[in-house]
Amino acid sequence: MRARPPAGSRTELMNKRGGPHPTMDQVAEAAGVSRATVSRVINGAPSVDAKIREVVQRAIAATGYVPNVAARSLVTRRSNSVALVISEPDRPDNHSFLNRIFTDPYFGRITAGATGALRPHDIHLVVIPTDSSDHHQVVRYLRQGHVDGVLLISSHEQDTLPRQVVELGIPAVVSARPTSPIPVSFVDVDQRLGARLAAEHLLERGRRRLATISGPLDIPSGLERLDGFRAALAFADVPSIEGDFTRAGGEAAARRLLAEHPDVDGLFVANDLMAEGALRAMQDLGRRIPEDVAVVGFDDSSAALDCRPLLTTIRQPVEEMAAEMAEVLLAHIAAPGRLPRSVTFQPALVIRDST
Amino acid sequence: MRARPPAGSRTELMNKRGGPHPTMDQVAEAAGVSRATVSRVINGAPSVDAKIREVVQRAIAATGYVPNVAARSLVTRRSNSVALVISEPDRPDNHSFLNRIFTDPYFGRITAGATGALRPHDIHLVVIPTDSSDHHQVVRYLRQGHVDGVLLISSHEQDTLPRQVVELGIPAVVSARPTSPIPVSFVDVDQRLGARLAAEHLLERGRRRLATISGPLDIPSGLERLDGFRAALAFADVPSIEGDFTRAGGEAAARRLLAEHPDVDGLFVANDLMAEGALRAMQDLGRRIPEDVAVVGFDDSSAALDCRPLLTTIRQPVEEMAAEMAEVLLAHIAAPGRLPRSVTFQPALVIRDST
DNA sequence: ACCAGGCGTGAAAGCGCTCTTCGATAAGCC
DNA sequence: GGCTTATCGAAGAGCGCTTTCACGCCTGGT
Repeated sequence: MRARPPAGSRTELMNKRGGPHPTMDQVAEAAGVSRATVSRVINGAPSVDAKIREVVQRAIAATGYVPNVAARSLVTRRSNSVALVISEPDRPDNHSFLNRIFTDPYFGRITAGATGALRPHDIHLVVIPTDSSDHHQVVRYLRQGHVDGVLLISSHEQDTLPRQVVELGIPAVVSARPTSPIPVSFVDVDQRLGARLAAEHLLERGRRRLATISGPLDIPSGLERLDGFRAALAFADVPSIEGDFTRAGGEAAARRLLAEHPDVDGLFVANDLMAEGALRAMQDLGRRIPEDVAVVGFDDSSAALDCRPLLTTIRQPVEEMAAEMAEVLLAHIAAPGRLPRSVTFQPALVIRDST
Repeated sequence: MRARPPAGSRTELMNKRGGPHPTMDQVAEAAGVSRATVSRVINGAPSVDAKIREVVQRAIAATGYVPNVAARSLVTRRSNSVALVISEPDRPDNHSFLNRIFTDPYFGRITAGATGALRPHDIHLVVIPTDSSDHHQVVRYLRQGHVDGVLLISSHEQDTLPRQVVELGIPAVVSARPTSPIPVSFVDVDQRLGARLAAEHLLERGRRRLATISGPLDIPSGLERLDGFRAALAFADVPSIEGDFTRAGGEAAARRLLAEHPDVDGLFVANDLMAEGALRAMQDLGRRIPEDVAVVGFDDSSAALDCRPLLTTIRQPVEEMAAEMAEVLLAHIAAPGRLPRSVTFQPALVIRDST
């Protein structure tokens, strides 16, 4: 940008023929064909003579040619990468939301699932964490054409990002049903069903004094799990405490809960991480799990296996869901006109030792 | 690629003036200046008259112009993104190395640290997990000019990727001292010192029958921590078991260790995740921590706080290290000629309840 | 008043690629 | 055998941007 070296310096030397960045012209020359023919070979056009193709491929190997993606993108309008935008709500303690995001196994599973699905298509993931303070940066990034599409994760209720992204007209898939109806594809798990499975399981275990530690109620999944749990209990008066989906939050919530309702014998915790904390708190307070209190989590993340006793939980196939998001996104990219679709996964009860 | 729509179709319509993707020419026209001037305003060239600058900025806002990155990259040879390549060794159970990578808090911390450091520079991260089976894909990706530089993480001992990347001539920073001397910058923590701190602390606590669960010995950090621990004990005959840096691995290793050496009273575990598993196994086997066995971990990751008792550990400032890697990388990108440098961080003992 | 020297601006040349168009050559038909 | 009809390669026009180069204008010294 600044202080450009005079002509004849490094850059120019390197880029002349024979340098480390041969161009298509040089390949064409080496092969004795035109640039267009080289392009056709590279892009697998069927109408190239087999012998010529062979010659060109040899020339590519000999020169060590690699296409320049910027030049290609300029004309194809494709970047072969997609953004994974992780939109977190602002929290008072938000000084390190980066840390929170990247430390939560949920996001890890999302990343793994998406990467796995995209990899065979040779499409790469640009990870973009954001809170509402820099939505405009994200939007600018997307508008610049860096990516062909967007996987948008974890919007809290008032998150304006999904709408903004949709309005950009860039292909996008959201990780949950948007709270207000916007025309966008999404992949979700049936949160209410999951909560109901938890409730029914606890009842089946003979528990009658149920309670729940919910997720943040400004996050749809938090709200829906709570709502589903209550609905399954016919909206009986179930004690509930709002948590924040973190381990420490679950621990604190459990302490409060037991202080207010010491006789609880069945607990549904809206994610595994909080359940792990809750388990710990309850054990510290002398409760035996599951004898005194039966506990059901949600996610079936690795955290469920880190608990003692092993955590009964509601399985959510996060990796698969992320992979599905990626597939749907690819479909949208391939056929820009297509209407939004939604895919809903069914959760399943996984019984372990905490109930 | 195939079945191109006839001229006059969507794409053409959208790209004509007034469409959602105004070009610099349209801004120039709207502002009544030349394209060059618009470019200068956008890139903050100092030599533009204040009034003109103002007019241009208004025109940019009015048209909703956003530069096309592909076009810009084509001429600047800059992409404003860097790759975070996570190179994992092949393991027999490697069917889901993606999962392993993205579930390990270590990688999360790396990502958080790097993202945080890059963000103010408006540089984005492309996350590329790889095992040795697709090194060539990674190399191809890098050669295509997608990124300006590479952050390379977690190479096992025989990993050829660092050398390959260096030979590409693309700016790179590696996460640990390369096992064979190659001219590349790296950021590391003083592993041996960390292990020594652990050893000394255990001795100070009066423990004399020490043992260790090491990391994989084909990973430098695994080897160095073991070596440092032994060195601190003057190479006395310390029982050691090789682990795999996972929670389950730590658990298994601890069981074996106690079976062979039931009288161990001080244990150094080469990372927190394994320590968490080991703690659990030992407690299952009736050992009280720290009364019967004192345990020291390594990393000071979130796992250390998930243990009961809270884990004494060796703090490694992973986020800071990743941020430093990013900074060094940026320096290399800004000044391609500069010689490699290395930065070594000092670990610190964090005393909690397990010793 | 005249010219040298700057400074600010515009014109234009590419960056490396894709893809259409067009021409050449080979093959098929009456 | 002369014509039309496929087939395939070459030429060239951009994609949207940055940057050089040159020019016009204003200022100031003589």
